[in-house]
Amino acid sequence: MHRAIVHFDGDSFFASVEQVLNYKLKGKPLVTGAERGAITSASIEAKKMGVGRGISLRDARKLCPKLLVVPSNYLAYSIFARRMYNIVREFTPFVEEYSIDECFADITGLDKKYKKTYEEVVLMIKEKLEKSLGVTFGVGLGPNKVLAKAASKHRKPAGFTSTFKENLEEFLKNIPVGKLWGIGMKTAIYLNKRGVMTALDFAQKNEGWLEAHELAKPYKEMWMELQGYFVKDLSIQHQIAKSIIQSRTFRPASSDAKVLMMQLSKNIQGSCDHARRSKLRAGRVRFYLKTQEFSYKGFEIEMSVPTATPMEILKLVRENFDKVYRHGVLYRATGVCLYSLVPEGKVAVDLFGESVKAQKNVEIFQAVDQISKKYGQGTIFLGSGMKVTESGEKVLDLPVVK
DNA sequence: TCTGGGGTCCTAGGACCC
DNA sequence: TCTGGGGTCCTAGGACCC
Repeated sequence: MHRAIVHFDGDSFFASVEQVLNYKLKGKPLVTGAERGAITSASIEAKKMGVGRGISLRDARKLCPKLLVVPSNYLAYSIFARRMYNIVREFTPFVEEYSIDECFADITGLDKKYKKTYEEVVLMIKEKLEKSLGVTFGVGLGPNKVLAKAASKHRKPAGFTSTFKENLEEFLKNIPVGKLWGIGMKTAIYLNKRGVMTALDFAQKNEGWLEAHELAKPYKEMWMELQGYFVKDLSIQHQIAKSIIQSRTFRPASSDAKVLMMQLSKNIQGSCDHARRSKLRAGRVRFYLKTQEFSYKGFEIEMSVPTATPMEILKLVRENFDKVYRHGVLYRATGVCLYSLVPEGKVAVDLFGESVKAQKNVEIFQAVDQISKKYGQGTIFLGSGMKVTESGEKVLDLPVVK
């Protein structure tokens, strides 16, 4: 028996949530992203006028002089996302929280339970979502995630496509291979060069062709699913984060080791803040520099005891900085990634007192977190987060508040 | 597209071992 | 040691996603 997998995709999700929360925005061309000066989401009305992600705010205003621009409110969007997952979970426990505006659900067997067709079941869930949230959804139904996801894009906004009912060849023929979930620009170019232009072209290749072209596992899985097999499982259990990253681009680009260390120090603080808020400790830390040419060079450090305290990490990053830094190379960004994350209660005690030392630092940073809570984040900085002026004086490098 | 930020997954190839 | 072959483990980085 085949499976029935659904993909729900909120239409213009961020902008739609803004319109639900503020009736004055309803029906108007609107974009979010004011805080960074770029569009993160455009309302359906704005999209109709050609405004969307990837165009500048200036061009957007030219296209649409009445455009409203609001800052992003991720807390609100994540609350709506949670409501979305929970509504779908009223119908099935098998829900994958794929992203802030999307989820997959396995509804296999619900046709019998409700004595309806799968299409009717999906429309019932869709209606409940739209009524409860005030946001419309593009919805796709199919035998697996790849086809369900392709289907949800098919009739946006507010549309529903069931690949069980479509002429599959016709459906796949109209999807450029690069638009498939999991095929990015590199692979699209690679495939196009070999005459594979559409999803159908790809689906119709045989296994020998895939092997001859050394396509890796994810592409093979996608190829299987285009033919209707169920390969990619839903990940339904709410898993803890595998990594916490903080990276920041700075202008102008710099090759000054001091500037880079200062940026890394901020990345360390930010990622550690995040980890402590999530009650996680990192067993490994990687730091990296990103060059002007968009290549990365990083170094990984294993912690003797999992930690989320910036001082320990900063020390290790400093010690290993020269392993990645090349004199005279221009860098545009730095980043720090914490992984091998473990819940804070589960940090093993070692024999040499490292845990005891680490615990002291934890206490210090708990105090810091308290102060941050009370007086706002960034009240306390590590000394290395300060800027060294030309005269050698240390000053706080505060974020610019507009 | 002159390119932000936070994530996941996969794999080539080096390190290490017998 | 100048010299095989094979297996496993791991990490740095690539590709992709929203």
